Amino acid sequence: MAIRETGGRNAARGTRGGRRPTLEEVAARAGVGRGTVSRVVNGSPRVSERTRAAVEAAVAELGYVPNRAARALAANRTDAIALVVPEVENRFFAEPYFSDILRGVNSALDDTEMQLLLTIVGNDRDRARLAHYLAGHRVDGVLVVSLRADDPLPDLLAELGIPAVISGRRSAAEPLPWVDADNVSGARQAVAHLAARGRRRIATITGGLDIYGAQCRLAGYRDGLAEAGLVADEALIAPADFTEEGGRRAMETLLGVTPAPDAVFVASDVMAVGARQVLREHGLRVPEDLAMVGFDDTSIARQMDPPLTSVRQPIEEMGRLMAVTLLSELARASLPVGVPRPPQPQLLLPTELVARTSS
Amino acid sequence: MAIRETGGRNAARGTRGGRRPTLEEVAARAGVGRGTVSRVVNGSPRVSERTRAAVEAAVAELGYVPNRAARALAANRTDAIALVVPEVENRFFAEPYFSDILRGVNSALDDTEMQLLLTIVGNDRDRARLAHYLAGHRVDGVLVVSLRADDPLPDLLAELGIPAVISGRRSAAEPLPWVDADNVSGARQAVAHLAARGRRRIATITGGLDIYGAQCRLAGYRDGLAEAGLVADEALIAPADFTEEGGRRAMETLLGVTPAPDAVFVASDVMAVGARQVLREHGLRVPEDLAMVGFDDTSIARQMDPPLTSVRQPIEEMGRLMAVTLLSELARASLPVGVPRPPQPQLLLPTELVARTSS
DNA sequence: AGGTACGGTGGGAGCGCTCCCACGGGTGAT
DNA sequence: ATCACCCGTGGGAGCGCTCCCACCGTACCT
Repeated sequence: MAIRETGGRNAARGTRGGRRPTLEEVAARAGVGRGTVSRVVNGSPRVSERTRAAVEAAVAELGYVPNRAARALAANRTDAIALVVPEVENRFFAEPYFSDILRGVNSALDDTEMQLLLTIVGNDRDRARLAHYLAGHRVDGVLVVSLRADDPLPDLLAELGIPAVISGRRSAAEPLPWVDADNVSGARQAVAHLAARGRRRIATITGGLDIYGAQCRLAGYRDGLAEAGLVADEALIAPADFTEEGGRRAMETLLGVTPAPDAVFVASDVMAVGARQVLREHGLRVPEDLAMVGFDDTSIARQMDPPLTSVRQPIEEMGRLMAVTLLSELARASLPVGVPRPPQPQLLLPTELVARTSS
Repeated sequence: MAIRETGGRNAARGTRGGRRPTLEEVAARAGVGRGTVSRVVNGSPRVSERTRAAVEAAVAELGYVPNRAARALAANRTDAIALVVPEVENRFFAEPYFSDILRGVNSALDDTEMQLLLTIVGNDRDRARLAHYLAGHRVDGVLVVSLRADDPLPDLLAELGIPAVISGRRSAAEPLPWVDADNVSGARQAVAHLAARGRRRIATITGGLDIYGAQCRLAGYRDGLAEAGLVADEALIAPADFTEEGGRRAMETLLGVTPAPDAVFVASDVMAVGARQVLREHGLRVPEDLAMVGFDDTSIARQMDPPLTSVRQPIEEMGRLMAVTLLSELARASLPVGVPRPPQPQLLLPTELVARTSS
């Protein structure tokens, strides 16, 4: 009686498109051991030049691509990082913000085997899923975009020992590694620009002051006034909340102040849209009656009538640097213990005023 | 002589945050075998209610989360899909398009263990990386956003046996499973709307006619004219290329036509921006002198002055359906051979006119 | 009573890799 | 010449899971 031909598991699994070569097969082809192939593939220096060449040839001939799952299982790492994006009310912050960050992160990851996972956190259910996700150690590290000051995420990450880098500080004493735009300088530039054009009653519409970035922009506004030798009038500071509607209300308030402002520095383009509408409703011309400068330099700024002068942040660069920073944190984490740790990487990036016709 | 205590590999690897429980440990805790725990975790029906409860209790007590890498290795699947986004010149198409698709895809994946991988393909280098990526079978399936007709990607996918779903057809006879907006109907609605407002000389600015969606919008324009009982004047059809600059040039052309058009259906909001600028330069009022309708209903439409009437596509829903379709394709692919295959899922989604003051 | 069927279960084998130990041969010091 | 050392290398063990086969008991047939 013949032994039944089972075909093995691979045949049963119906692997379409042909079987992929394994390390072992590459090793056989190159006439070396598994360990050696592994060393070559992972760029270890402990391989002779001759052997390396032979292995590389075999890899190329066979079209070998390492099996990520096997590697992850054996090495106890995932080669993946997560980008956590809070989905605030009005979609992602200013819309291009998100895609710019993404482009930056991707460009930094391009030369890596590192895989990016996108996690959009809208509601509590999403948060729970994220926690579960992290608990499963499905990523080696985390990038967090615009973290709220009261967010419990950092505690969770610390507990799980997962390295993280955030964009934007939560306070002046941010303990996590961060990358941030120089909001103070940006606001200062905006005010300096307005003052240089002869404006003397420069108002501001602020973002939600529970957000550190908004505080910085306000601080920069004050600095700018001081540097221009202008007196600060607290009545010219209208607090809002980064929304278009908030911008509307704040502008209405400012129009009631006497003497009237002749310029306004709005802490975000979105709020500037609301403010602009109010001015139009009141028959006020921009920039003749009131000069305007926004912040963020979103595509909205270019679309406005007149096009809005705005402070540009290097968002793509921020994304890139976040990723680079996380990568080096990860490399550090796998270093032997006892190696002296450098201080937390904290990067403050320059902002730039983009002058248009609104000022 | 005492045997040296090595501490094992785990200790050496410095697993921060404590070790995670394995299937085996859950099995021991629940007093069952490994196989049974696996069945419970994977929702197999072949488990008694009593046993299931016991296992679930053990899972909860231990906080067990399956190791994704181990699962992927053993089961020869990744539980991941890729979203391939071509990065066309002007960032991502219309910017919100991308994030809306993403939201939709994510919402469909929320109830799944499926992981989303983002692949932005800009240059040839990115393409090569994507090919290498797919060759490594690092995803179970692929979602492709706005595929060009001459893209070699589908061939590669077919060769590798990787299921795919695309957004937008490449031609009337798209062989791949697709999800698309009803461009014909949208354009027809736009024209009907203009006709209903008394416009009689309705022009159109088309997108690049090598793109099937642009062809559909033009076809819908013709249908709309016919249905309104208007004669089609070929001079009123100005071909462009979905860019702002193209919109400008096309509008210039149309302004030279006699008798002059009294309305224009622009096949994208981006082109409408260009067209609008030309009208302003010529001192023409919208909608008094010329009514305008755009397509895509991007945020640009709302920002325009006057706000642009535009045809909305259910982009988020398209993303959701793409993901759902791919998921069911994947489920089908793992079915035993010989099961009759239903026809390719092809979903045409309704479009909707959003009336604003430009028409 | 004996047989058959089947739902439920346990556990061996194996997925493809990394890690590490052991080993061989060359080199330089003694 | 002898020894110690180190570089380069091979291959065993094991990562945590899925798949499958064998097995057990119970229920239902004849």
